Amino acid sequence: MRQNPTLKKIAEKLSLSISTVSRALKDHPDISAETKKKVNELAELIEYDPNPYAVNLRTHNSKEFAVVVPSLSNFFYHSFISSIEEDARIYGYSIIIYRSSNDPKIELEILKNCRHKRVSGIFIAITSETKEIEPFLKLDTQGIPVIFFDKVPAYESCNKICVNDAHAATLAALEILKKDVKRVFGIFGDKNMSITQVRLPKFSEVLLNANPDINLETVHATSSDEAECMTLKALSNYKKNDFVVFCMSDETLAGAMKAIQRKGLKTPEDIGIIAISDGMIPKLFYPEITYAETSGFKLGKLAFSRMMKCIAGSSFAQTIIDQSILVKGGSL
Amino acid sequence: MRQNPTLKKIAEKLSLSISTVSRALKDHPDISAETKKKVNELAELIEYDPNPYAVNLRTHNSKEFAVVVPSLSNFFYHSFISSIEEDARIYGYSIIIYRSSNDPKIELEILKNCRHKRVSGIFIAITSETKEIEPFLKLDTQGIPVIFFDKVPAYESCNKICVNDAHAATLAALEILKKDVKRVFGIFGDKNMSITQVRLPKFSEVLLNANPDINLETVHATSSDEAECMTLKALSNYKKNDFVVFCMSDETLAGAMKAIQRKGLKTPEDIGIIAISDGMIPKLFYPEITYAETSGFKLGKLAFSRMMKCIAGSSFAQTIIDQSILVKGGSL
DNA sequence: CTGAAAGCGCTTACAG
DNA sequence: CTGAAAGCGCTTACAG
Repeated sequence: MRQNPTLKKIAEKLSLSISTVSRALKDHPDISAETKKKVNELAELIEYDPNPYAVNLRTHNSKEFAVVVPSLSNFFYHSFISSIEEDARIYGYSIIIYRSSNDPKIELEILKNCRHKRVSGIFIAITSETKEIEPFLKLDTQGIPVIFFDKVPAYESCNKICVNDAHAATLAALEILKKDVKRVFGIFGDKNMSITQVRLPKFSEVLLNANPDINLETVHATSSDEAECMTLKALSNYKKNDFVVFCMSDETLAGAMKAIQRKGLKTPEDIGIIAISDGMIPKLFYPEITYAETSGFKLGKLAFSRMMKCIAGSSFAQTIIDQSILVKGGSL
Repeated sequence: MRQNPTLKKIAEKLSLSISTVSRALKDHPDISAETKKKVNELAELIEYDPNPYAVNLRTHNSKEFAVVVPSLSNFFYHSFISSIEEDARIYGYSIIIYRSSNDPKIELEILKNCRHKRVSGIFIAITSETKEIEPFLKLDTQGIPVIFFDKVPAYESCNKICVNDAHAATLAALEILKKDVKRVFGIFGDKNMSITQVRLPKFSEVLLNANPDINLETVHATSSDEAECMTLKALSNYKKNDFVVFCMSDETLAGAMKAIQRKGLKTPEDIGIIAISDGMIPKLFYPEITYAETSGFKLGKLAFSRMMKCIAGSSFAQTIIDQSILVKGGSL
């Protein structure tokens, strides 16, 4: 393994001290223009780059951000990661990916790992089972900013970036109300998930307050397959054009669409459908599915910019809510 | 920022030397059982964990793998990353994600970054424009194993893990031949992509060798939207049940399905469709789309195990080909 | 069985 | 404007 160029090597070749070379490279005002030029030229030539481990040992700045998510097979998190990666490149940070598998024990281990690696900051969507948030707060006090996103804890005083679940649910409900609909079938995710706990009551509230006569049936599905089964069951007493399906997530949407296709129904003629989604799955169908957007990409941008402020020393905690927008397809 | 526990702290509390503590912690045979016990207990108590930067500075082992892909909005790469992440956890490695945006310049920069970070190894799917592979080989000689996957260079002597494109194309062609079909519309990706250059000729060869009377039309689409347009055009002189669409990728499949839905056609009654895919998109439709599987997950497992062998000292290069299997849906 | 010492490659107060 | 020196936290030959 060829040795990488070091400060020492440059210093020797130029008959300077290591300190001077180090300073020249960081454009320290003490160093003469001439020396700087010499040093930089040689550094360029031999492709010098500081050993990040040595730098970190001194400065405690790893230039690495961790992104922790419950699952990697999720379109929303992908856009988030993609978005963060984009910004990180620009600022010279790397992104380390961790998956908690929705297991608080693994999550805790990951946190420990992040601490030992002295990452510069953590972006995390917590598991639906996470109860204790002390470990997260502890990291914050140790100088590792923690930005919660999407799945965030209830605790007030921490940095949270979330989609406006209530707003998204409201947009979807209002869109449904524009149609003359008697029956709404709402498919929601796991009861334990914080997003379910916001989206379900808000959706019901908006819908039923505006029109108490609507026959609203809600179910909880923990997988696409389950959502498909439940939709099929609901469709057993189907009446043409009298029925709207609402899906609170891509996962439930995938299941519902499978059931609708299985029954040979067409949207929007035979049945209406609307979802809350990041947008990938809605665009696979024709007509495209109308959805209230929760954009992982936008959330990533917001989270990253909040992170940079924390790194720069902003100490107060802040909750940032990304408003949702309605993207019209032709499915309703 | 609270100070992390160090060897020094343990040594002081126990009135031992740092060397002894270090050895005790790694179960060195020289150290007495009694001392080991004392040290380990205290280490446990104060949650000692070695500073990875200090360790790396000495040992040059970062325990980090880099994964470099052209794009992060790609289901295949997600499964690959997910698969690698799973194994990495077990072995105590972290995964750093890089996206080249299919730009060889960015790719080169990433490579440089990996070298400076002294990552333990690199998994990379190169860009379709990558011409020079010397930089990759150089890393290998510097002791950083490089495992190419999916998009691999033509150069012989390097570690490559790929799906068997020829095999997948063959499986799809054979499946089409089972039906009595006159007309096949094949949608392929960018001409520059290595996978296109294998899948297209093989598919044509198998199909036409078996049945020269088949009217095979092939097109290249660089996006879903383009694939949709091209499919719509092909469908303009559509005759019921006389037509099979073959899509070489998820991207083209998404476009083709959009066109088929737009025309109000049903699979397989009105039109047959078959693809090469990782499996996510085919399963969104009913009937599910028949596809020759190229599994990012399986590829990840193979790549990781090859990586561990390289780390362990295996120096010869090896090309591993993952065979494809046909997953039957009902779309053909 | 244990310890003193050198060194990994850098940064930065201190001195001149 | 430049340099000698200490130190970040660890590992490991060397000595006893």
